[in-house]
This record gives sequence, structure tokens and C-alpha cells, in this order.
Amino acid sequence: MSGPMVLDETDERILTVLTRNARATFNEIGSVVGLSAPAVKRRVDRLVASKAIRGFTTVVDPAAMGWTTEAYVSVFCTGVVAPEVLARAWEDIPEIVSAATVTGAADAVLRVVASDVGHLERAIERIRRSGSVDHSDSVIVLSRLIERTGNGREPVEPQDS
Amino acid sequence: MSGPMVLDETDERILTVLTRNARATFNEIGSVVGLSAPAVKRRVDRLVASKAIRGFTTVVDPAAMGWTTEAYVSVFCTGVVAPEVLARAWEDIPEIVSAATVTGAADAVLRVVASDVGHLERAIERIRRSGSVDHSDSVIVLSRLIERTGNGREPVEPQDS
DNA sequence: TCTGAAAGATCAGGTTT
DNA sequence: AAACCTGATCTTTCAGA
Repeated sequence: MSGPMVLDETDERILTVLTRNARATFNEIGSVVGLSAPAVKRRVDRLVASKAIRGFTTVVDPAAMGWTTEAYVSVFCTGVVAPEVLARAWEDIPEIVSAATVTGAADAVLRVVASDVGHLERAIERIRRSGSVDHSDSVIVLSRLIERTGNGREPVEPQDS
Repeated sequence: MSGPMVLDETDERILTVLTRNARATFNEIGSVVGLSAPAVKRRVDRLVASKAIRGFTTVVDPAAMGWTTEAYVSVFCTGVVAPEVLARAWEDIPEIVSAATVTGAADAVLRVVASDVGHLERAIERIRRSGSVDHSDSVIVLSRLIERTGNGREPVEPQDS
């Protein structure tokens, strides 16, 4: 589909702008990075095609959606399990916001978001029922302190249009 | 600044569209939710003003940015520490992608992203130096299995325009 | 020097805001 | 009505034959 993923400095600056505001116009981006709008569009299209950009999304206040309960779940499996097997077992559980295999005693750490404690309990039960889980250990989130996008860059508060 | 945050079903459907693609036009959103473009714009503006929408952002492949090393860090503090104090102590450490106080033995769980193991080590040292941390326990991520936005809705792969 | 690929600028038309 | 998106076309640069 497309070649390797080589980002020059202009690409990174475009990503910085788009990370702060995914709805920035090509003109706005161009005036920051010093390019014309069509030139910016070509680069953005290329970043999308090369999968460097995974998508454009909106950060919604979880409280506004009624998703107020959250937990970190450490999962311990029986025997050796391939990461791909775990990914396939869990990808259909929408309450799982992130999952990763880790070093240490646990095999994987999941982050689970639910509407209330009952909902959370059902989600964790479903996780434990999924293949080769021996046991799990959950801690419930009390306060969210920091929540960023993962590039050291946060979305910026939208301005009035 | 603005009234309370009351979302009707149309608002939620607008948020669903914008979560899947933050660059959707008002027309596209309108054709999904059955509203005219100006009507959609008024609602989106209201959602932004009421802070139900925190921002629009772009999901970048971390590997493309060279941020390939990641860890979960459990932090144990001495004595009782207010969440706001922790938030203030850590907000200036950009490697921290998320942080939350939790139930259980640990006081907080952080997720830290860095460019390599050395960078990760320096970030963790900085965290441990920040006020009232007694000790910490880190596990390093081996494979990322799932990564979603946190509303049970993922951004969708952008289409060619 | 010539040629082709890559990257940017300008412009026009249809669309979105 | 004004701003924006986007395809078409033209220019520049640069590497390799």
C-alpha cells in the first residue's frame, strides 16, 4: 500500500498541530509550518496512508457520557499464552480501553471503563471467563489525575469558530 | 460560562460520529443524525462550550514518533496525600500519559511512555523524586494489545478523500 | 545536459461553514 | 457571503544516466 514511515521535521510539526486540534484547517496548519494548504493536505494524506496517523478523534468528558467507573485489572494466565491470542480474546469486550502484556508476575494489564460498579463487575467477569485466565487482580480508580493523548501533547481547548 | 451538561440522544449520536472521526463535516454528521448542518454546528458549539467535548485530537502511531517504550508504574506514598497534590506534582512530567489514584496497596497507578529504556528510567526517577513518594513498582509493556479512546468507541480508519 | 521523480505554489470549481 | 477543500496544472529542485 505504501512505503516505510519516514517522518521529516515538517511532518512532526503537522502532527503536533493536528494532535492539539484535529479539526484545524489545512490553511491553519500551513500557516504554522510554512506551507500552502494543498501541500499540507498532501502530507496529511500521506501520513494517513502510511498509518502514521491512526485516526482523528474527539475527547469527550467521561462524566458527560455517564462512564464514571474505572479499574486497572492485572491478569494472570495459566501456562504460556501468545499476545495475539489475548488480543483476539479481548477485542470484543468494549469496556476494555487498553490492554498490554507486561513484565513481572502478571501476564497483562487492562484498563476497564464502565458506567457503574455493577457494569464493571460484569465486564471483569467476562474477562476472567475468556480463555486461559487463571486469576485477576483489580484496583478501582478513585481520582483521575492526568489524561493525555500519548505523545506528550494534549488536545487544546477548542476556540469558538 | 454555560449551563449544566444535559445531553439528549441526538447529542450522544453526534459525539459518536465525532469520536469516530473528529474531522467529519457538519453535513456528514447531520446526514447521520438527521439534522441540517447549521443545526449540528449549533449543537457541537454547545457541547464544546459546556465542556462535554474536551478537544479534538489525532491518534498517532507511537512507533512513528519513536516512542516505543512504555511502563505501568505503581506508586506508594508516605502518609496521606491529597489527589490534587499528586496531580500538581506530576503534571509537568510529559512522559506521564495517564495517572490515577486507586484502591489497594498502591496509592496511584501511572502510565509512562518514553523513547527508550534510558529515557523511561529517567522519567521514573523524576517521578520518585517528586514529593512524598515512598517507593514504586514498575512493569514494562511487552506488547500493546488494545488501545481505544475510552468511550467504547474507537476512531475509524480515515478514508481517502 | 537531459530526464524523471518529488515537493511546493497557484488557481478554479464546488462544498462547507 | 466568506472560508474551505481539492483536483489540475505549472515551477523548482535534485539525482542519476
